Amino acid sequence: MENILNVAEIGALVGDPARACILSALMDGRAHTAKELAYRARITAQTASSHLKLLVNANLLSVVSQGRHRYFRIASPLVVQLLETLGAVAAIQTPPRQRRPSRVDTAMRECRYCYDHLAGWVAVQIASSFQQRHLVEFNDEGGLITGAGMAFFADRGLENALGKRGNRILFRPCLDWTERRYHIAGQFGADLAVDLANRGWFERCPQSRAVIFNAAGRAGLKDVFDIECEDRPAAA
Amino acid sequence: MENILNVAEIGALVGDPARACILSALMDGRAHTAKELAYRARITAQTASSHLKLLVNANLLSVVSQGRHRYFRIASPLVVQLLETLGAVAAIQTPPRQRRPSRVDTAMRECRYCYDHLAGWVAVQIASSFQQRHLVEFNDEGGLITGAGMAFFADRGLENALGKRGNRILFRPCLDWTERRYHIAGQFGADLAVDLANRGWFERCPQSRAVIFNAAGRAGLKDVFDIECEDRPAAA
DNA sequence: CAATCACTTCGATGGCGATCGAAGTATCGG
DNA sequence: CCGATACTTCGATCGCCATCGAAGTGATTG
Repeated sequence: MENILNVAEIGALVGDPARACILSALMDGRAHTAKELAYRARITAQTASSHLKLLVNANLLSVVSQGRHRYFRIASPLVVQLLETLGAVAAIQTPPRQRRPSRVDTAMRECRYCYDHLAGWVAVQIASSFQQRHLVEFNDEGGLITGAGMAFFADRGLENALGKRGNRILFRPCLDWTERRYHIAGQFGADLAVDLANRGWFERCPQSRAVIFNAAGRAGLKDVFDIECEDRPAAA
Repeated sequence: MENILNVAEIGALVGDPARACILSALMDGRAHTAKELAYRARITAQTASSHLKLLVNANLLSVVSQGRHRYFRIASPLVVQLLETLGAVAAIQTPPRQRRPSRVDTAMRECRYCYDHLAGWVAVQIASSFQQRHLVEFNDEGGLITGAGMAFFADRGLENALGKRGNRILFRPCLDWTERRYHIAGQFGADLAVDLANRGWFERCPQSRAVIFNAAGRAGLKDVFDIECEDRPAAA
């Protein structure tokens, strides 16, 4: 049972707070420099360098050198899935928090990038709206786009996302650790996020995974996708 | 960003070799006593006790006391998914092994329990056979049973597994770390394993997750499900 | 070429946690 | 009751690793 040791090794890698912080920062889907990641994890550049070396050696991160910068990014979708699952387990394990959320926390809960797709309250609203209208079906095991959904999304300029696959379009539901409900992940989730971004409906916070929908975005969700999400309940 | 620390905590818990060994042993889906888990992890009862305390406190394991025994089991399907994903990441990260597999390794690769469903070569054969015959569809994002599959499985006494759900039957594909291909996990995978077990088609190894299909099982896979898996290629 | 910047390597330190022996607490069998 | 068993708690030890200062490499700028 050689494999157990490898499992433990991966666990230990994500088990250090500094490394977890680095990985979390990279979950915004962008590539970051070593210095920036050191700042995010509140450690010195030397320490970050050793951590990043370990993560790259374990194939959790990939790196490209550009001049005197080295840009790190998450190496594979499997790593994204691992971090998502870890977050879900950690959220379940944590008793519901009574702490007053900070401003950035509030934005993060509202909407954020989860590597390549959107997460947070808005993403959950989108998913449940699609589900209620039988455009998609999903439970905690998987999800797919229905026939009605295919027509609906094709009408709205997403035929590229739909057409480039041979089989039925399945997607992965991702348990949101802030909402404890599912949103749409996987390839379709990524395509959807790209589409909404191309429409200019939201802005990304520069140093954060948080995303802020602007007025056009709010209106667009209503007009194009018939999703109403103005009545955000106050954070508990 | 409180959540990062919780993620790191979970990672650190599965990051210790002894604890990873305990969790792996519990992935057979059964409940085990503290002493047995200590033996599996090659540590003393005292050390195991402290590890188990941590795992229970973190809600990764649940425990029931029965007389002077305490039976531990995995607390939630989310933990199963976490360990599966960790195994997949660890398998990708590991270069293909040239090590000669031991006897128990060979049995494990052939077929084993992955908590509540079957994994290993046989499980991959079953899944790909179903997929080829368009009884199920799946990719790395999700899976579902087709209309033809519904009829097929209902004909073979699996209507209980099929009937008890309202919506379409989606299942979770699980990347097999020995075969690096997908097999059927989730609720349907569990139902399928129960069905094959009830038919008496395989025996479970007493101290292992390994499963050995007997002659009736081999024949049954052929006769009932039209799955041919005699020609197991020699292990590399 | 000199200065600066991004990053790495080296070396030393310090702390945390995994481990086990010994002792303590429950439970079962007779 | 007594001994045996399953398990826990306590305490001490020991090794590993995260951290950072200092120094080194390589790239960019002026």
